[in-house]
Amino acid sequence: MPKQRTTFATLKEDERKARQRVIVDAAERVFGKKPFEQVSMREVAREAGIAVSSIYRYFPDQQSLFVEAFVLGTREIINRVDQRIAAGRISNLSDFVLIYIDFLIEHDHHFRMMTHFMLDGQLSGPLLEKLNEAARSILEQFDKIIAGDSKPEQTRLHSHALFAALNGILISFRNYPGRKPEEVRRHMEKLAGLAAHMCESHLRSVTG
Amino acid sequence: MPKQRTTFATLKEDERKARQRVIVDAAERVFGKKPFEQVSMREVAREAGIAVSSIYRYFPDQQSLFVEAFVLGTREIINRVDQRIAAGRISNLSDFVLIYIDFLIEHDHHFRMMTHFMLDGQLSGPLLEKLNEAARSILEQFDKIIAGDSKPEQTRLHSHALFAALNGILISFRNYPGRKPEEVRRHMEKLAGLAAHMCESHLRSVTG
DNA sequence: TGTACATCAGTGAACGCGCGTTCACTGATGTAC
DNA sequence: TGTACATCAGTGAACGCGCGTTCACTGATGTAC
Repeated sequence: MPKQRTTFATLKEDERKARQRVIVDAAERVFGKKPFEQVSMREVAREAGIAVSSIYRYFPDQQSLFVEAFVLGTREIINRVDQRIAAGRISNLSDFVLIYIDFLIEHDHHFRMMTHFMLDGQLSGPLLEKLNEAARSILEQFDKIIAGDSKPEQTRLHSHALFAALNGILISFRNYPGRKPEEVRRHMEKLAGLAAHMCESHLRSVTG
Repeated sequence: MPKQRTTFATLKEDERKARQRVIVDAAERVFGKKPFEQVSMREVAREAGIAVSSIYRYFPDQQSLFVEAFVLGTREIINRVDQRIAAGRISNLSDFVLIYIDFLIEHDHHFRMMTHFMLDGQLSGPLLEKLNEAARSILEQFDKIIAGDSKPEQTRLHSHALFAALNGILISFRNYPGRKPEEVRRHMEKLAGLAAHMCESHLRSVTG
């Protein structure tokens, strides 16, 4: 009965995926509590309610687990933003930029992971490929948003610039001395708004 | 002879400073070889030609040493840029921005330290104060450059935006997949130029 | 000038810790006949 | 239906390593009388 066998096999495979997912979710929860560079396999295991060695049944090493968490998180951001775009809640660059900033302030650990992987640069081939694909899909979303306002040959450059500017804002002012979190957020939003505005008006001057 | 005593004392103090400096310089040299987060006290000691325990005669702990290295490095950047400004080699925002980018590409370890300290945020009081002062002096240089073109109340916001944008460019594209270092540099310079241009034209439109 | 004492830079060896990862094993479930 | 075997998720304990930091000590130099 080859047919049943494959059904069984896929069921098993699904279970395996589900268990992987449990581990990744646990990791994500721990990331919420402390800087992710300080999160150990033991803590993830404790949070997931399993033994440390069990994690290694599902991930070859720590880096793979963390990259997987990052990739899933990225996918989720992109989906959420896409939903808002589809719902017509994002009509211009400023809206988009605010959502990007707010999301990454809210999911701070995700931003930390992003900058960490951007800085790192000593990842093995397959993991690097996964990360690059995640980066590509973020940039594509920027492209899509900007494409409306610009000539095609201007799109990419401007989306790169905006992407970089937003990341820079998030990193440069996150520990703005003597400011409360709410003030920091407002400052970041203001700077992001300025960046979006500059980008838009520059595109207009170039395109039209 | 209290006078001679103080001379002696200051001489001793100077020697102490000089020895501190030897250690910091050694650290800086090691930073050139590998990501600074991976640099250990043992390596710094080896590079300086002394015992590990000797370092602790001059710095209470690793963080203090690293912060000192960062602060000195920052001071050097600022001085160099100031010199170029004084020599009339920087006449507009685009010039300035290129120098900033190039310097930090060249001194990659310094940029890494900067982002690391920006992300970290769990430093003890006095160290934090040192870092904040360094950050402040960088931002003041941005202010000075921008102040020429803008109304005073616009200066700070724009220098923050530009500072953030440049940092973001440096972090977001440093590992641009499949590009050679020279191509990465050109891309960064292009983006930085775009940022400077946007900033200038926006200032002009606001200032009138 | 000589002697006893204080200071302090410098040191090698050790401490203690936490980490990522591996290993040998258990026990439950599924399979073959 | 019962029995022998294979598979594999899950585990606790251990391995090995590198790290920041401390400690007890040495030896050179300066100081007091």
